[in-house]
Amino acid sequence: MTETVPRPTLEAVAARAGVSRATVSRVVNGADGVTEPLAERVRQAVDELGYVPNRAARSLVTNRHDAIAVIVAEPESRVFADPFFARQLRGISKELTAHDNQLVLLLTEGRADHARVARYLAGGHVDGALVFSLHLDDPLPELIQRAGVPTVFGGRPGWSGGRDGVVYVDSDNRGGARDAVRHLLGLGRGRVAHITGALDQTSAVDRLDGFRDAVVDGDPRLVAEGDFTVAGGERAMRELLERCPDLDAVFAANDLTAAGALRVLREHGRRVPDDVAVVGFDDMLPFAEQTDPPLTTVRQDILEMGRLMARILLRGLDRTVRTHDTVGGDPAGVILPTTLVRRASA
Amino acid sequence: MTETVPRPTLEAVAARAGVSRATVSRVVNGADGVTEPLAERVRQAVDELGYVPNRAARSLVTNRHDAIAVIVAEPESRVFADPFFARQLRGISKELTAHDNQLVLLLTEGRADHARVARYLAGGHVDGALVFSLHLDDPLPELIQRAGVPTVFGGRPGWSGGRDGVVYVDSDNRGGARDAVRHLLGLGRGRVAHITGALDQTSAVDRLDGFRDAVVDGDPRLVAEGDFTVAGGERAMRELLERCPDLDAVFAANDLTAAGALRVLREHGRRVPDDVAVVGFDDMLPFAEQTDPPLTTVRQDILEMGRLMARILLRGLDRTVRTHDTVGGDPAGVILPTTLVRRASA
DNA sequence: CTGAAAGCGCTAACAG
DNA sequence: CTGTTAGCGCTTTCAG
Repeated sequence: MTETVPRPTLEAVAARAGVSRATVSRVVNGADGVTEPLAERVRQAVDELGYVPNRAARSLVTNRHDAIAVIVAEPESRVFADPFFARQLRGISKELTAHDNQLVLLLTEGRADHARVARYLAGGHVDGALVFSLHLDDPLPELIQRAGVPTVFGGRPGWSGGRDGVVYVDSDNRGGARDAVRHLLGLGRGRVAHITGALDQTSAVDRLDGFRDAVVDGDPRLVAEGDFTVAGGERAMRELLERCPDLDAVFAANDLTAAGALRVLREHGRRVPDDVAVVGFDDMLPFAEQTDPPLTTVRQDILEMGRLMARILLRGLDRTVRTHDTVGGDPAGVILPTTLVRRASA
Repeated sequence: MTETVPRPTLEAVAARAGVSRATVSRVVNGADGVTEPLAERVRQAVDELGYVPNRAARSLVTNRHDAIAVIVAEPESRVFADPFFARQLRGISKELTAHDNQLVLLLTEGRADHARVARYLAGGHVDGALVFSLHLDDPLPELIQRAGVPTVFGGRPGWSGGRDGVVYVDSDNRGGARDAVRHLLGLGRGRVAHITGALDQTSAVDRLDGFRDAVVDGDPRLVAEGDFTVAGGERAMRELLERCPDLDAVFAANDLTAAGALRVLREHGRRVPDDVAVVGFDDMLPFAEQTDPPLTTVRQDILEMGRLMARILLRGLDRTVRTHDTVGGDPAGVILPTTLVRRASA
């Protein structure tokens, strides 16, 4: 393999079709103003030669790259233990592919990489960026924002209280949490506890807020801090049981946490949902269906989140080109609805 | 943000440094043959202007893109439930970054995407490809191979019995399995069972082979088929216990499977390792440390695998440029060693 | 509606 | 050792 056969150029196609390069270019780019018979001849030549436009040459003149950077700023641990990120990525990939954009993946591990990313972005190698910033104190998002590249964030960035021009897509964590707790309340539960997620992430904070929306003036002892893991859920559940043996429901910040809670409840001989009702968050499949009992939980559409991030960014780019407006002019946050999925645990 | 300030060109740097474009180009590309004082002046100009080379322009003339495609052909399920892939990606990313190459991620979901990937590759937008083909019958690898793009595979591809020019990096699954089982044998266990992984993946097949290397002429009833999941491990363990109540050791195809086995053994009142010794595979952390008891397992260096894949590819590309040789000329498979990590379960 | 020509920013001979 | 020059393949005015 590989003696790298030189690929056909516009020139070649033009020659074959008996037209000029300009005409071929027009046809290839779907510009109108070419008579059908000619266009057809060109298309045929393209097919016969297997012509594929040279992106570099095109970029050079258009100053667009049709490439989007996806930046993941995580010390590995969470992002990847986490099937969510994968789904989101898939959603992003789908959308970018549909619009013929490349997905350039940038993984960072710490401050050392920040400079590199900033440089890369400033280098103008991509048309825009999609950024996952899971932690409240992550400095990267600010840097990126300053690099002047159109950007959409995944999840509400913690560092900007809705600052100008910060565009993000997120699930309705607060609303979902509220619904979950109200569901518990509607079941007649009067002592609803909450195990939080890692509170350095906005999603955890928002879910806690949602919990508080639903149980105003709740007993503060009914809230225990978790960290989105099974182990964290177990720990918190033990705490809660000790502090408030009379609790009759638990809203866990995610399904893993709920699974931990479930296990501890069983250990303590509490029956779910009879004695204690449990609701999770995420609807992480197949996991959520396989707990014992199957988990009632709040579903978020992760794939769609990714897709939407990409779509919003791409749309913003088009606008930029046409009107010299920026993505910043868009509505800041897009919040996707969640739905409560009832199973056996509550 | 964004009124897109035109970025400085070589020309600009040249003007500022009072030299020609060629000289700047030389300095920027680290070519030698520029006197130090001049070079220094150029570097300074570069800094002051914040010059970053325009990749498109460079590609156009060099016909290199400094971009590598990472192709993941998986229906999502496994790849991402799986922290491995993430680590490998990280390893790849590190290596590519170190050599200033872009990581272009291509996710595929089925036949529909194959054509797209093939077209993309044939389009010559990347210099090489890194491919994860986990299933024996995946047609994608062949397609890719045919696209004529230098490629390195992650994991032994099932479809090619060491066919010419197929370069891959893999862990020593067979050797690791053999070591694990020998360890069990060395502990004096005489009835060693094996729970396989999903046998449509070469890693599972290789581990099974390793098992058989160690226990020649073993009782076939001591092998049960799993699927790399906890649930699969539970199921298989139950089967084994029923078929061979006298077993005194289990080698599980991975840590998740081992965890499932552990749980079932406990259910059945078998003590680990006293009654039954258990060894896993992967050393998936922190998981493997947190089972009860902590798992003795075979460690593979996943990050290094990724890194090596990238390194081999990149090295091959250099060679291609210099000698018109291809990656295909390399030794076909690179196998990374595994190490047995002793914990409490065996 | 189509073609000719200029030029995007860079590298790589080739001269000097 | 440094500068001059000629494109790489494409889009895009501008004429015709």
